[in-house]
Amino acid sequence: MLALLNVNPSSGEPIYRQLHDQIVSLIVGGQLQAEEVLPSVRQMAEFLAVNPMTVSRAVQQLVDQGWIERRRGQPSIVATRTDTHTTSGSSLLQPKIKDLISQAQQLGVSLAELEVLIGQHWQE
Amino acid sequence: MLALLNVNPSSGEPIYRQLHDQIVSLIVGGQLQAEEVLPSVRQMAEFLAVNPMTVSRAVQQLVDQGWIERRRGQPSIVATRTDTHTTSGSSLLQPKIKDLISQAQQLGVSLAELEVLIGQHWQE
Amino acid sequence: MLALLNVNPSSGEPIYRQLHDQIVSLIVGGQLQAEEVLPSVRQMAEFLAVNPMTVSRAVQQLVDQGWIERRRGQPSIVATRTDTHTTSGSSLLQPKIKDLISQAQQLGVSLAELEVLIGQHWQE
Amino acid sequence: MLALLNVNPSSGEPIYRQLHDQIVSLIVGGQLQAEEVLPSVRQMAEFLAVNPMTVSRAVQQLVDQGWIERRRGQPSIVATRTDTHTTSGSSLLQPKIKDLISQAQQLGVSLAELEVLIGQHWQE
DNA sequence: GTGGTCTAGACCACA
DNA sequence: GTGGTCTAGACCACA
Repeated sequence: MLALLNVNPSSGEPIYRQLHDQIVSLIVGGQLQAEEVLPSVRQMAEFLAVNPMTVSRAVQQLVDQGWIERRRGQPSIVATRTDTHTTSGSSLLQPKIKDLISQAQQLGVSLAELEVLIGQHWQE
Repeated sequence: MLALLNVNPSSGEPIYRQLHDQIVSLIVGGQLQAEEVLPSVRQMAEFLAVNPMTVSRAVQQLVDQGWIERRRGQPSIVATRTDTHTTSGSSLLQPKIKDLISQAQQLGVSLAELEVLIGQHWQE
Repeated sequence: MLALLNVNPSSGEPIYRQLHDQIVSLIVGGQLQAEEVLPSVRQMAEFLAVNPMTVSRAVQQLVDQGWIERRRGQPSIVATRTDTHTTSGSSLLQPKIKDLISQAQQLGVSLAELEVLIGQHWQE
Repeated sequence: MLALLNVNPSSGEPIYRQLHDQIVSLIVGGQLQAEEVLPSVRQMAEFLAVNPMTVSRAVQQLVDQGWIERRRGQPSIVATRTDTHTTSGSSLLQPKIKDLISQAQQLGVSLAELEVLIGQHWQE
C-alpha cells in the first residue's frame, strides 16, 4: 500500500494534508478496504522521507474523522464502514466543482465550453 | 463595481488571492472594461470589511501583472488591453480543471460522472 | 480569559486535551461568548508555561470541531453558534455518567446510594 | 465467569485497566467469591480476543494488590478476604465521582440536574 | 502582530 | 513492536 502514496514537499499544500487526502481517496476509491491494516506511522514516514510527526498528524485527523481506527500497540486499520464512510466519491469533489463553476461563470465561460475543456484535460 | 466583489475570510484561499482572482475574472469576463476606474484601496477594504493591506497586496499584484495601471494622485484604472490580457478565460480555468480532474481520477469517478456532477451544480 | 485556564502537566491527561476540554466547557458554560476574541496561541502558551505547539494542537482540534474560528493573521474567535454548539452541557457529561453507572451497577451499588455519594462529594 | 467480562479496545481506557477494574468490581460486588477459581490467562485472552500479555498485566496487578492468589501449577483463585478487600464498593467509585462532579461544576450543571441525568441513564 | 508547518529528538504507555 | 506527547527551534504566509 505504501507504493500508492506519494507526497510533494515543495507543493503549496501541506504534506500532512496531502497525505490525509490521499488516504481518504484510497478508502473511498476502494483501494483500501475496511479493516485493512495500514503501514505504521514510522514506515510511512520513512517511505515518504518525512518526519513521523507529520505522518502522525495526518493519521490523527483521519482518526478524528472516523476513517481510521487506532488500536493501542497494534497497527491502525481502516475503520469499519459507518455513516462517515457513506460519503460517496462525488461528494468529496463538490467543493472543487463549486469553486470551478463559480470562476467559469464569472469568466463568462459556458457550460458547454467548460465540458470541452474538461474533456481535453481528462486524457493527460 | 464594488457590488461585484465578495470575499470569504474563512475560506482556505487567502483573501488577497480571492480578490486578485475575482478582479482578473471581471476583466477577462468583460464586466470591467479597459480604462475603467477602480474604487480606491480604502473603499474596497471598507466595503469588504478586510484590512487595507490585504486589498493593497492584491492590487499590487494586478499592477505587476499588467492588469491595472496606477496613476499618481488619480484613481487606478483597468489597463489598456495588451499582450498580457490576451489571456483567454479558459486558460485561467486550467489550474482548477487539472486539480479537479486529478482528484476525480483518484476517486475513480469517470469523466461521464464528473460531467453529470458539473451539470447538476451549474444551475445553482 | 487567560485566568480561567489552568493545566496540570503531571496529570495523566495530555495537556492539549485538558486545554481543549476546558475551552469547550467555557464556551458551553457561557463564560466565553460567540465571536469573543481568544488570546493568541503564544499568549496562552506563555501563561500556561507550555510549548506553543501544544496549545496550537488543542486549538486545532477546536477548529476542526467547529468551536473556534481561525482568521488569517487575526486573533481566533469563538465560532458563531451553529449546530455544533447546540450541545448542551449535559450531553458532554454523558460519557462519564454512563461509565460511572456501569461501574456502580457492577459493584452492586444502588441508585439511591450513588446519589448519596455524589451529594457528599458535591460540596468539596 | 468469562461471560461477565467484556472489553472495548477502542475506548480511551487501556484494556489492561478495564479488565483489572472489572475483576475488582466482580469481587467487591460479590459475583466472584473468595477461593473461586479464575479462568487462565490464555482463556481470558482468547475469549476477549486480546493479547495474552494484556491479560497477564491486569492479573499481575490484581495479584500485587492482593485480590488474586497465584498457585504453582494450579489455576489462580480469588484471594481469601483480608484487609485489602474490606474496600467498600463506594470507595472504588470515588475517583469517577470526583471526576464527574468537577466536569459538571465547570459546565454549570447543578447537583439537581446531575441527579436527574443519572436517573435517566440508570435504567438503560 | 497573527497562526501554520516541519524537523529532530527525547521519553512514555500499551500490546 | 505499536502509537502518543512534548519540547525547542527554524522558517513561512497572511493581515
